[in-house]
Amino acid sequence: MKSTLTTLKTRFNQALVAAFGAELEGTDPMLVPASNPKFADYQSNVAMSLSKRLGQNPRAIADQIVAHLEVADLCEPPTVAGPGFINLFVQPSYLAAQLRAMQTSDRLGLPQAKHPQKIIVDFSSPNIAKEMHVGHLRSTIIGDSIARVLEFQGHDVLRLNHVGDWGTQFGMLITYLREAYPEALTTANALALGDLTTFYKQAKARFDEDEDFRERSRLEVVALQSGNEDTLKAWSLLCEQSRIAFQEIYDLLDIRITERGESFYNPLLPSVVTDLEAAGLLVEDNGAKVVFLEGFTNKEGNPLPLIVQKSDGGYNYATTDLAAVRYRIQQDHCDRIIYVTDAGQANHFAQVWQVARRAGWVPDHVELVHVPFGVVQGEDGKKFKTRSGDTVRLRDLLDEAIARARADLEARLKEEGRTESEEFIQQVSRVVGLAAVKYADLSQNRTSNYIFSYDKMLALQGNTAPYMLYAYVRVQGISRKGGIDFEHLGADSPLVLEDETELTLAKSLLQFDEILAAVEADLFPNRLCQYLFELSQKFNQFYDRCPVLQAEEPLRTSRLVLADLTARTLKLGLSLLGIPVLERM
RNA sequence: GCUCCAGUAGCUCAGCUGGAUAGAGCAACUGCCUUCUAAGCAGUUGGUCGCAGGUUCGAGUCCUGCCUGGGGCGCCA
Repeated sequence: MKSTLTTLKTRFNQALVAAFGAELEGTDPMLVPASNPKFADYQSNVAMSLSKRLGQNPRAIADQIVAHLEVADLCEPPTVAGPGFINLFVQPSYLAAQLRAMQTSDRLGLPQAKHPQKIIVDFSSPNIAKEMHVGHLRSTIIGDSIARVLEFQGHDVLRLNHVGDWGTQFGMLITYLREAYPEALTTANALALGDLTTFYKQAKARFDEDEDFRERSRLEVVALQSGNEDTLKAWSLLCEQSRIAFQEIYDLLDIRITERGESFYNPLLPSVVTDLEAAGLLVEDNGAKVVFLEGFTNKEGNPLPLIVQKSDGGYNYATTDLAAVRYRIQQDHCDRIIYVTDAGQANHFAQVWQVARRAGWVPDHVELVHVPFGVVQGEDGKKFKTRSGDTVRLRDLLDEAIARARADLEARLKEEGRTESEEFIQQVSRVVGLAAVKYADLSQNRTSNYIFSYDKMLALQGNTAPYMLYAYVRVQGISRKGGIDFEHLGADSPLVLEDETELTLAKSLLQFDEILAAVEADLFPNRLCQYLFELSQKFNQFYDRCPVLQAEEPLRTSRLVLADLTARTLKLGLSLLGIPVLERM
């Protein structure tokens, strides 16, 4: 199924060449959905932009384009308005044909990527021996959604969990493990750390209070780096415990991710340094091996170094990230590497990538993308914390959302005199609660900070997950009431688009492809949210104005098709946000 | 000191390569359930787009300076 926008762009290009000659070949027709539906469905702003180049006034240019524009099969006759806007309304018959194509397609007529890429989405990335907390929420949810969109578009996506499973803190943790759980290293499956946060805090407390403990910790770091078997075993026990805890969260959120932690790159670190040296980039500075950066200065105004090997011979996260970039390009053969991390790491990535580029590791076709996001704040605008000032555990946050969704649901059931099974209540609370958390996060432009509010995300009205889930439920309600089998709706029955709300809904349904293309390119899931919210609004307007089951044929079947397409679009769109739908709620 | 991001309605936020009277949601107020779940729909009220210049036929959007908030800045990740 061909996108309307794509078709129109082609026609505009032909008209531009026909009107002004071959030198306008390839000119962007500046075709966008109209700023106001009263004016048009689509508008082209190209006439204004060509004014200077062609030395004519924009209205005259617009008139000439329109004279050469062949769109009679899709649109009403184009009109020129204002300073030179070319306005297009699509025809109901065209809409009907497109909807039909959508109806009979198993992916709603949405195109796959013409050139599928190998793409890594690096997201979530918690630290071993620490619990996932609110700081991991956005990366996990946004990264998953981006991966889902790219997968749906047909790209080969590798979801990578770059967990923090290496570093000096393991000396402390392993030392504490030996001290507090000595049996863990000798007895199989003897370890059950339970609360990892507590374990970490206790280890830290011991480290801070005891000089002898600190010394043993330092020795453990050396033992770990030199591959001491016993120490590695302790390390892997800690990793395994953490994995179990992480997996519970990922299961709850329905997120798939492949672990490839920092330790994976350990064997590659020495060659990072030697390669940089061979490339002539490496400089020794105060005993450390560094690459001086271009465009980054320190407090004195001198070039800032990127340290790739510390003066004690150890490596740091810049080295690991360099090794990762190189590996992902050379071994994974990636075309696009997407890092979903907080905005605070923007400098770090800019620095690492600069060095990788200067080392010649990044071919021109490879795109390195940082997908930054703002911090999660409480309703007071400060960093989101528990009442006692602790970091909010992700598990607690999700449980709280589910509990609140349940309280809402139970209050409603009581109010409406409904009785539902415990299983139903659990299922709905869980889906609504988690959907609310995900949607609230995804629906904001990720670059700004995010004020976390249970009350707002779980609100039963407005731009929230429950609103959209409810729109979907309404369609399923129609199908239940009328005993409708959406799979076998009369494909021969004509689509009738007469009511304003039917037309508006139809147009909205056909714009899904444009939104997906935008998200694929710009990696802003909030645009998908915005679209789904508007689609839901348009459906609710349609639902309010147009009776479906009571309508006469062929209107009845036509409206059923519209309802079904809306539901399928919502289901697919929400699934790309990592949100499942409900049949009833 | 340098640097990155943000500043749009009372609150939370959209605003896509600059384009027509700046949009939602919440909150407030008014209507609409004998009809597919009213978790809905229709409507009213509400904005010097941080400030000041500049570029442009046209600026919330681009440039410069300033103010405010948040982050980052050599051996943590």
